[in-house]
Amino acid sequence: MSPEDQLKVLKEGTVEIIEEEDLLRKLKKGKPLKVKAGFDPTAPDLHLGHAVLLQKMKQFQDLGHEVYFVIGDFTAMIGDPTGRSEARPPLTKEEVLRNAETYKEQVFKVLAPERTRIVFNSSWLEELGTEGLIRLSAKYTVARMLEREDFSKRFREGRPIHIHEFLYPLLQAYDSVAIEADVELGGTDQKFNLLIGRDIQREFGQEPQVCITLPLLVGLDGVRKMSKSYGNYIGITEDPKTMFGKIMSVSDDLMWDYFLLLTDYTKEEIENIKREWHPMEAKKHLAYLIVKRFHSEKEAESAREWFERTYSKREFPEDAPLVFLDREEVTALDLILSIGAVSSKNEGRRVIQGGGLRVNSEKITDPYAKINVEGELKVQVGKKRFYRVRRGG
RNA sequence: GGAGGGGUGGCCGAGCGGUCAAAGGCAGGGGACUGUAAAUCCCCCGGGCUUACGCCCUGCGCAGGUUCGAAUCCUGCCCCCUCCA
Repeated sequence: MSPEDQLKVLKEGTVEIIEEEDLLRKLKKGKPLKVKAGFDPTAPDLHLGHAVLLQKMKQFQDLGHEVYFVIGDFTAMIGDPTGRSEARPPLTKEEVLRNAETYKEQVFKVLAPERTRIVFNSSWLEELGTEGLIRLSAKYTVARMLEREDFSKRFREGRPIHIHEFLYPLLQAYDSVAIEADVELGGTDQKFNLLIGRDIQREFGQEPQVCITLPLLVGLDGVRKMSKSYGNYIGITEDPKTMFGKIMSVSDDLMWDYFLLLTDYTKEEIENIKREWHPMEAKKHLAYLIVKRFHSEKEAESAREWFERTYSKREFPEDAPLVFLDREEVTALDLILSIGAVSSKNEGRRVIQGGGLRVNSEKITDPYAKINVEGELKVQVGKKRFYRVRRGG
């Protein structure tokens, strides 16, 4: 593909490319570019927010470029202050390594293994040492650091900025030096860090990388960016049903962002769907596409069927967990307590009295109603929890 | 080194001697409605026990004290933050 065409493809879905001419020039060299993206192993799961980045990385790969998946095991001990008003507590080395390990398994759901390098930034940052760190720090100024919105804001407001927070962008920039990155990808919140990479590379006599920012995916709460630490995420290794269900809980307004960032549809196509489809059908389609991508077409189909059966038709799922009880008669309260649907009698009472219990599709609101354990009881607690209960040890 | 501000439930945040298990918001759970686990509305929401009335435990940084009674006052300690140097 011609450099111009490549650029066109790569530009799709980005927020900003700094500088576009640089990228074109690099592409014209005809050599595979080194494309870098950093990931903090602060929690063990990659999620759909990461997928936005991974997708773009995949695009580069498909065009013959080489992708560096940088696991920030060293920098994670600092914690990027981006978007947080407070400095994060540093992770221990063990935690970081454990989390990093699980990344490896997940990355290849999207990326092509033969064109992917998974690297740990500790491998060069540890060697840097105190002296190297000081030399690196000497290449940047406080004034320039304060250009960063988050820092300047805190500075203005007299809130603390820890010295090590300044180190984070520098070290991330040094990652680019270490791998001689041609391109670095990141969310829009990473723009500042990415740009420092350019400056530092120049300082080290390298050609500055091109910085490409991508939109941030808003999480399930509909407000904040999808993030492990906010707990508003959909993990890319979550099972098909959960994934499908979680996507269905994305609000109608927000789902269009998901379409744009996580499917191959163009803006125009999405506009059409918006106009012509029923929102629920559109959302099911979205869920289907995403599950298909991270699992398989088959699993996506069965997740969809499962969803329709249980939530649209309100059928009892045949594969609900089977629980055995060794009594022939129990109270409703004991029933849900002993199958582990609730963790205390108080909670059980609340659920039952609130109308959240159905046994063989019959609503039971009296916690002390007697229930015969005969045959297979279909027990539903709330909307999402299902159990099949039989007698036995 | 000096001066000041603060530590409250999963989170944010009010309360500043009793009516405080502690306003309000978020998150969470349940229900109704529906087009979905969207939106909207209603209920619950420290924990345990109680088929009800209700009871017990833990609790407002930690440890003591004053008081019939303390998240609220006093003392000491720990931690965090700001300003001046």
